[in-house]
Amino acid sequence: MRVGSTGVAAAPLWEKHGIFEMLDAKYVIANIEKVRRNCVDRGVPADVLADLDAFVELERRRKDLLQSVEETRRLQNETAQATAKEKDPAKRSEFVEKGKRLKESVQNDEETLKRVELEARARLARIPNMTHPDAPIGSTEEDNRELRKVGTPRVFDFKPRDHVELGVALDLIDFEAGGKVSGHGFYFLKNDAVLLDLALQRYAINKLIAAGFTPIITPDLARNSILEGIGFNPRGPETQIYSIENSDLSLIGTAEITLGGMHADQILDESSLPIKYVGISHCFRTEAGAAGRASKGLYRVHQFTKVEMFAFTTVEGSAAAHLELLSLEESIFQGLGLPYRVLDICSGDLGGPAYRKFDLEAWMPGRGEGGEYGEVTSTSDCGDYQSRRLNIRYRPAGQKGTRFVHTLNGTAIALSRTLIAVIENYQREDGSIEIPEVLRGDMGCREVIGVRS
RNA sequence: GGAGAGGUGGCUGAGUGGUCGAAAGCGGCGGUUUGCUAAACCGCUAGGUGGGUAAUUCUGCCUCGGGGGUUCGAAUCCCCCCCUCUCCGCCA
Repeated sequence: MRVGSTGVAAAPLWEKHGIFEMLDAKYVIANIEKVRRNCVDRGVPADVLADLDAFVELERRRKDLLQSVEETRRLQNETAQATAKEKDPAKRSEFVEKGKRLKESVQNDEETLKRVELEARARLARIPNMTHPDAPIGSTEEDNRELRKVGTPRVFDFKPRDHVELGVALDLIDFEAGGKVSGHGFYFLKNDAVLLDLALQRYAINKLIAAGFTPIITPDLARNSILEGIGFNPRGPETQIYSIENSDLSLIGTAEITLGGMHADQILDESSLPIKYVGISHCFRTEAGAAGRASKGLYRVHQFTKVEMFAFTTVEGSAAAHLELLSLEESIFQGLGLPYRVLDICSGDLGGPAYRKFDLEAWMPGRGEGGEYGEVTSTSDCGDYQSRRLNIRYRPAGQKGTRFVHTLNGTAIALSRTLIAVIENYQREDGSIEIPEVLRGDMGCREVIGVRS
């Protein structure tokens, strides 16, 4: 099916890949070549690719070992039970001796099994999700497919300023103080920027509550095990995550982490699905390796506030939910009157957990020479990749057993970047900023953020 | 931060070394009875993972907050961690 401007044909995972097997060890082994090709498409590090064959071999060994260990355990159980029933002391001590011998005989195998298991799992955990068949294959930004443009970038009859210039002039943003107090990449919002920030949050939240989402304010810190389950690497040289010294906590990079973690280790009722949350949190990113790249202003910062959507769905429900998240994002930016384009993100840019990802890029007049689109939202269908790691299942009605839920996330409003778009698109020649109509109610019914004297 | 008490199946809750993956109750599902509903009665009712079978089914292993240990044998004893509750202190 083709992607068109009227919508996206998102074939459900279970039709393409066979139901729960995706990135289950069994799936990987049965489809090793497919997985290998996908890893190449996704541009995984060379060692992950090289480890695929090692993984298959480890799994084979694990199975052999497991079988023999289980057989010995069976004998041990049998012996222990026989001991319990035996009243004659002499016979009883015979059983005890037998039990001792069995116990010693498996020790080696059990240790080896544990080691093999850990090695296999470590390799499996680094394999990225499979990729939606309609997602473009490629590795650079140019390989992302533009699905549509909505709204027309405004033509200015004066030279538009960027948000840094505007924000400083109106005393809305203080980068200097941010640098002094917290370092480069931090900032203070002041005056009407604070109200604008809050108004944008209210705007997004209201809209999503109306769409059936449950509002949540999440913790800004999470356990590393939750980070890992969602697919983030809390430690390591290229990590984007700040970790808290002497603890297993990290500052979250997005509420996706905490919202997704909320139902870890649970079996949900099918009737409760889809669960749709809209969460507010602060987001912290080290931006390691991003030095010098679009580092000016609010675009790439170490801390920002984000209103985030998160959904838990049935296997069959995720494709439609993904489109719903995308359409809500679009509706939010249409409501703000901001021109944007929609991108179908290419395989190499999907990261680990996403099966498919759409980005919204809003028009930012102050960006580059004469304006550019800049990423403001992103929505991912992660299939069962996260739920498998976090152990989130549901019980399908009328069937026995459980299945992994599907998880999806999407930005409603990332405050820093949306502020850029609002400030730059709504600027007037005198340096004042018109307030988007939908925000005026929360801004004292004013129409303009004025020039300060 | 200090002191204490706990974490058992969908829920309540028994179980302090062996026929316990686990009493009982509630809830849920199925059935009998009934003009209908209710009541009563009977039965079923944790998850994961592996093996045999065409299949109803049969069967192994793991799991009583998590991890480690003692033991022939652990829900039960020991150690570490997490979480919850009560009291004290501190605090927005």
